[in-house]
Amino acid sequence: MKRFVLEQDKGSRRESDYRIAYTDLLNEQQYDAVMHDYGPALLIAGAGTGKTRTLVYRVARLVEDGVLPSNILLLTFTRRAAKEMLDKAADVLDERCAHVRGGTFHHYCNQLLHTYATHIAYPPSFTLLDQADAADAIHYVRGPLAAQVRGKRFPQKQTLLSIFSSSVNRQVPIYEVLASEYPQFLVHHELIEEVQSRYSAYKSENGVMDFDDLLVNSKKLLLENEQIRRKVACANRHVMVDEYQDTNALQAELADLFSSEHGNIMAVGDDAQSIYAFRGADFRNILTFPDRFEGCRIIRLEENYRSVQPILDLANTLISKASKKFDKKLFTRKEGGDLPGIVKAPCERDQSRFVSQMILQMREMGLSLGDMAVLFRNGRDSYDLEWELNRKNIPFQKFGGQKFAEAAHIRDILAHVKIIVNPDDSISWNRVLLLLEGIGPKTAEDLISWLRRNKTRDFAECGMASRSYRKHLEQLSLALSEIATNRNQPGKAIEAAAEYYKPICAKHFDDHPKRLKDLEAFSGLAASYSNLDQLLQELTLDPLDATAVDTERSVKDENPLILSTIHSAKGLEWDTVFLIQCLEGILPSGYAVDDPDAMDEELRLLYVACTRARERLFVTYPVTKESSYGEYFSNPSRFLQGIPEKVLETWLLEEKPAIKQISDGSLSSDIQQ
DNA sequence: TCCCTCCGTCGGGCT
DNA sequence: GACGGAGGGA
Repeated sequence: MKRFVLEQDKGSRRESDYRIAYTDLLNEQQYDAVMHDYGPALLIAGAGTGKTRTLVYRVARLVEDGVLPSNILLLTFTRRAAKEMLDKAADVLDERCAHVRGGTFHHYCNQLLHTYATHIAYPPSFTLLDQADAADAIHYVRGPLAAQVRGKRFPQKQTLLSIFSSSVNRQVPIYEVLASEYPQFLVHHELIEEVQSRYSAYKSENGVMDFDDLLVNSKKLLLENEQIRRKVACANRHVMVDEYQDTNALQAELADLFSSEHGNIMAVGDDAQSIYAFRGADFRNILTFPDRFEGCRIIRLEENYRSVQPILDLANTLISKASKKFDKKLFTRKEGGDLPGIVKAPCERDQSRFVSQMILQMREMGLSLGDMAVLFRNGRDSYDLEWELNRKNIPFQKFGGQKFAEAAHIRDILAHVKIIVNPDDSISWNRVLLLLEGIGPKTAEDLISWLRRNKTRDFAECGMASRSYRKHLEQLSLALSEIATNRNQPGKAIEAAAEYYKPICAKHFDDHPKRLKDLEAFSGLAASYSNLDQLLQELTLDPLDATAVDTERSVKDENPLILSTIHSAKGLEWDTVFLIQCLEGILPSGYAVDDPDAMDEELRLLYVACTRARERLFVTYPVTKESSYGEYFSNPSRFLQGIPEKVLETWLLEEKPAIKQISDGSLSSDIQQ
């Protein structure tokens, strides 16, 4: 075979030929990155240095230069991030940019595998397991093995999943994961490996994949099928990987494969903002990127355009405490700005009162709720505040924490849908059958193996005619066929499932009125998808945040306040940021204290949180905490100690007297929330 | 075999 | 607060 390499007709292009005036809009380094053409490049972009802007203009520039949008691949950390960037690119240039392919590694791999599923011995209709589904499947195969263990603890389903995931994403054997992260389970390493191989067997027998399989199988597909690799890689003339510091070894290999024909890969990220080690990411990946590619160009963005200097001073102070040093100092030409405040509240209630009252005050001053955010380490750290915001009628949307599809009633409905899309999915069958009165684990198992043997989803002839649950099975069959006939009208399908599920829901949950409302919202939402398969895939890869599906959104025309975990706030920014629950044991997490690397990551989390703020930053913590044992004293995060007052200003909360004595002796109460 | 209750243990961030 | 294992009655 002969190959002819086509030259690019660039070079002759002059600045004035472009529709966009890149030189006026970008600083020197940003411009360099935007104009970078061929070969590998690494863009190190500190917090707020215009990384998104650079990517947006690079997409526009490539399109202006005649690269087909479908030949550009933009891998980002969330689907939302990709969509925002491509929309902006469409704004600055034209609609063509909206056709650039963008999404997460998992999305792209999912599409790839659905196209080429048969090459890895999967049906093209394979379904995805989200974290909870995967845990359920592990639970199922774990049972008989865990029973062999007497006395000593055997890891639980969720822990097993983390162990497997860690092994896959870091590309190290189970034994090593156990030795470094779960030494207490080292004694069981053979059994644990056995669980893993049974779990893998379960997945291929049932035609399902978990998140990690999407990556693993894509790698396998591309490595074992040279023709497919070439076809895929040829289509990726330019690959850009955002948040590269949070990719793991497997994702890095995939990125290399995706760009393996043209070799035009641009990695973008910031080692100081790496916060996904728990998912196998290693910030050293980004630092060694140039070593993997000869002639790699390195471009650094250092000037911050986001935050006022006092906020950057705090961020710089914090990151300098890391045990592994980052050669990084953020600076800005933005003038002025208030000192970030540290607010010590007597208890969590008072912390919530402070945050909500401050928010109301700022709203009265004309600031928009949508320009403020409250950040926290764990999804549950905002419960108390959410309660207070509801009480004060402050609309908010929460990112992170419980997802819509994780709620038990939604998972029940989804299980019915899953067995329509993939009749081999035993876990979903199990879930569906256990809902029926009179059916327990044993009966469900018998029924499922009967279904498998007879390759059907109809129970009419299963020989249960005399059993008490016969009636229930008949109703289930009816409901399933109703869902199946509406496979291409997900709205109707979900409605049918919900209709069938209503009495079950009422029996299982005390709070069924609220849950029934969720089901209504769900069918409305499902109507926007073209079929059930698509609905399931999108819902798994892009889980909806629980508050996004709130049926009773009160104020329509006002952007809500944002509550978010720090992890979910990655890449976003607001005028005002509150960072709550900055407590020892929470940030840093109690699990991290014995591990210097993990502690550094906690510190980077704090760094990420602080650098989200443009104008105002409040760090708050309560001095007492409630738990099941009662009230106890809590300590502020060790990261906040010893920071000079000129960098982080202390705020004191004072109670306004609730009742004032008026001269005539009558009482007037000053309403305090 | 199902289903309820009790009790000890563990607990997180995301696709 | 949720899960998993154990024990009891139906």
